[in-house]
Amino acid sequence: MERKTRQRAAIRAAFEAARRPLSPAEVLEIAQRDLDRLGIATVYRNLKAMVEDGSLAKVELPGEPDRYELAGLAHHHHFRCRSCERVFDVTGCVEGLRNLVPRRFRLEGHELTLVGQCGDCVRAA
Amino acid sequence: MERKTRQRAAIRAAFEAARRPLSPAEVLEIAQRDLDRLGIATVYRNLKAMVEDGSLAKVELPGEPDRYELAGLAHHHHFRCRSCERVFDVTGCVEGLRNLVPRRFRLEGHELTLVGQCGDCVRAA
DNA sequence: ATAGATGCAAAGAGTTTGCATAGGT
DNA sequence: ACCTATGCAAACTCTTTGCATCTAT
Repeated sequence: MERKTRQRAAIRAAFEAARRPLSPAEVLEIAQRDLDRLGIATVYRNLKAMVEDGSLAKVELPGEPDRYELAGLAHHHHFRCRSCERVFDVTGCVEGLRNLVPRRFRLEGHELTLVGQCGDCVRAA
Repeated sequence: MERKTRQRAAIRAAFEAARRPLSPAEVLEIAQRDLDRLGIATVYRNLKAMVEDGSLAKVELPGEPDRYELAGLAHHHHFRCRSCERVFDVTGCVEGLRNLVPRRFRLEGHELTLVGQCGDCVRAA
């Protein structure tokens, strides 16, 4: 992906406007508001290329389709609200990870998802 | 699923032999060693029924297809090998979870997935 | 004998790929 | 003008569903 295309600009703009992790379908929907001829294959190709060139990060949540967010954030995890299904970034990390790893296994990374209710939904309940 | 069929017995036996979370395709492969006429649709139907009756638990990992394991295990997490794609249970948990939660959010649960290489793949490398 | 479970194939949903062509350089 | 990136449609993968048949009770 060497050229600056309007498709790619619309995809990047979608993330800047949303400020939260987006699925490919959400990216298509948002970017099509500006570029109605945009095809889903182009979205997939650009998401893949943007992850490879480091401008996007893939957000994988248990039991959910992959989402993507703008890269450059510090190490963080995610909190998924069971009520509104929104996903939030949480900063910081936990301790004791290495103690969990079986002998001879090599730990290279980890993913943590917190689940519960976000502030808005706690207040509404 | 009220009847005792040989298909269902073979599926249950696959989990008892594997002792780790299995994907539908893995279940099919293992159970077909005993029952070669077993179809993938039957595997899916039985997995779904066994989750509903409480004999299996669904294991959802970030970016991975759903896997299943025998129910009734104590609180635990999972380790996914990047080389062979197998998933293993790890016992124990981490500390500091509550510190990550934003103010006013309510933490109800969490899912942790470790990623790396399993003992077999470390040795093979 | 009855009705639930199975096997196969087709249908869906989500993602990737082939190919002719628009469009960025 | 060149050649990359796009749009469309077909191909793929994973999962579910329809239906005739098998089989546990």
